[in-house]
Amino acid sequence: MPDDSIAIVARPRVADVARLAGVSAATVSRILNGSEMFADATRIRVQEAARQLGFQPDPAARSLRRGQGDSIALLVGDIEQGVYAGLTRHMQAALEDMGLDLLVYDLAHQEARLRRFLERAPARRLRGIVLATTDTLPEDCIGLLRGLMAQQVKVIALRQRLDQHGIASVIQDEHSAAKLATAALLRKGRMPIAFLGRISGSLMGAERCEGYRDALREAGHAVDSALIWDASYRYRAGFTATAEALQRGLAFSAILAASDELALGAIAALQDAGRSVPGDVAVIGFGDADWAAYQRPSLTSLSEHPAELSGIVRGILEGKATGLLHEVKRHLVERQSG
Amino acid sequence: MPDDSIAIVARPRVADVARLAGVSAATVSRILNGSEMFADATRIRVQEAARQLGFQPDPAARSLRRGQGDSIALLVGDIEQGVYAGLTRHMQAALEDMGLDLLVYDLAHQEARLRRFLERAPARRLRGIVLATTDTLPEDCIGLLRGLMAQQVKVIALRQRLDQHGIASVIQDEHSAAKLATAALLRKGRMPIAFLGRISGSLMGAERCEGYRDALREAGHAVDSALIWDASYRYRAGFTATAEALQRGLAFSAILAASDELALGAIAALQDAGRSVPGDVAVIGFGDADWAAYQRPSLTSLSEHPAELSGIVRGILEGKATGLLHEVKRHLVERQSG
DNA sequence: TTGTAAGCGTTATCAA
DNA sequence: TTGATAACGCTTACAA
Repeated sequence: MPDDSIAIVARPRVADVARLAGVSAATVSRILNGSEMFADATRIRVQEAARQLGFQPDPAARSLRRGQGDSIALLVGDIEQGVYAGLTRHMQAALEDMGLDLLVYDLAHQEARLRRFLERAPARRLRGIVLATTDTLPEDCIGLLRGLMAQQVKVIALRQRLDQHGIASVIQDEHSAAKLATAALLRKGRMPIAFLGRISGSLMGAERCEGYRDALREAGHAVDSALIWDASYRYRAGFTATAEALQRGLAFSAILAASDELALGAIAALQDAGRSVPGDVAVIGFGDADWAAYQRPSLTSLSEHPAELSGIVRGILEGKATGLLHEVKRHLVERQSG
Repeated sequence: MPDDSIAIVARPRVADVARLAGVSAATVSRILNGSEMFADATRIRVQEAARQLGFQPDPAARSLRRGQGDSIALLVGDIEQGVYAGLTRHMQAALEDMGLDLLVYDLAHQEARLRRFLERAPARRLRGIVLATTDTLPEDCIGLLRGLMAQQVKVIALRQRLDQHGIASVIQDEHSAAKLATAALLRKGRMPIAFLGRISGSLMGAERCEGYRDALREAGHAVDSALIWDASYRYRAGFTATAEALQRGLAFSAILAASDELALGAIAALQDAGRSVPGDVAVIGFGDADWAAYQRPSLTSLSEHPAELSGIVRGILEGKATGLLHEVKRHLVERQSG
């Protein structure tokens, strides 16, 4: 029979370690924080005592005294979108390496949630804030971010350019990626090509749309505004926009969708209407979701680089990466759909 | 030209509020923490002063003094699985209502990551830990969890039964859900039916498999172990297991998959082999992923209840829900695939 | 190279 | 009903 009683064991403090090692608390603190100027004998005695007691410094006490904590807040546009979930995973791994905690905050694409977070943020002694959303920010939120920077909080924008506001930004090259995909479709003789994605309310979306337009123009084609469908992120939006276009009798032989979710919705609408993919209509998405390869037809998509983005964020937090703007290149992952 | 200078404004402390209201710091603290026994005039003066200064208590100082913080850690099996992302979103909403912070920790299905977290957890002054994974836990981790409970940390298991260890558990009825789905397939004349899912290493998987077996037995069918495919969670596993089964020439007219991801992989393998879904083979998944309705064929799946689960967790944290085991019912969401 | 003591901001105890 | 004071655990000036 297992022993079900649990002793409440008081956690060791610096004082306990100090007593065991026969030194003062100050010495323990200094040695455990990596101070070099100590006799080897002392250092070893302290480290051994800490190990033996299983001492772990109390983060609350430490951050109260130091005036700064050990956590980074990651604000994501929508944790249920694969892109943000992947980013969360990679950011967590990168920060863990640095000994930092990750506080994930799901914005659910709501301005009110961002504002709420930013209002409560100053009290939290955050080391940094990584804002990962493509939604355009209201002025007051940018002001709050700058206010936090003034309190020594490192602010980094991910997937959105805020460098014009003095905020370090890490982005992927949406414009050239969209151009790349559009050109690939044109090379395969696809025309007309529709653009499906969020344009208003997302700087990134607008950039993608611009890449699409530029590719068409450079190939000598006119841009037909009836083939530019402004839709939000999720499956339903892709489905609805495509279904409506079909109902209106619009002609197109390819769709460039601004996310894999939108692309999936679009493909469903096409198939429901009896159009084959990629036979009648080719479809390309953005984000290279992990399910893209297991769709039938499998989904051609523009690559996403969460590991690289996280690495750059890490560099900025460590003070190694300089400069306000960092860009990662996307490439085309070709599969069946386009 | 906008003013780019940022003033470093010191955040107000209780002392500042006290000075402005003409009372002591202790009074401010008590009133702001909801103490009733004060003259209305004082209360109003203090609240007004706090509002005016935009006072927000420092969580580090507070948790140092109180011995307990305001955050809950949510440990998820894999943040990139839709089920856990959805759970994260709902948990965050529920905890926010309670004024608690959410610390998300992605286990990536690795025991080492869980152990690492649990070892560092005691120092963090967590209010609670919600462990959301179906992976079976090693003994030492359960010991660590019980040790945390002894330190007044509320521990709640989600999607896994740990009530036999005295840990409050919130689960969905996997056994009857699997039985329900299997019975539905049988009613439609589907036989033989294969089971695809993680069995070893997941108590939940084993329960689902048992539900499948029971449904077959109750209908008077023998259980063919060659049709039980032990595979992990992701798309690839579903694809591979199904492709191998087809290659071996196994006969089956339906697959009950333990997750929507596995189901998608299975459908891809079936279609690649020229089998139609649901014509030749019906497929049912678990989790009712948001993309399930936008697949073609759209995916029949067993419902998932993140909002209800989060609500129960909230109840437990608030001390309203009693009992060690809480169960939410799943139902069958019927679509094209099965 | 090491120790003493002060202080981070809050809340709880005790006294009035 | 309110105030003074100590204490939470740690780090860092200042002293030695």
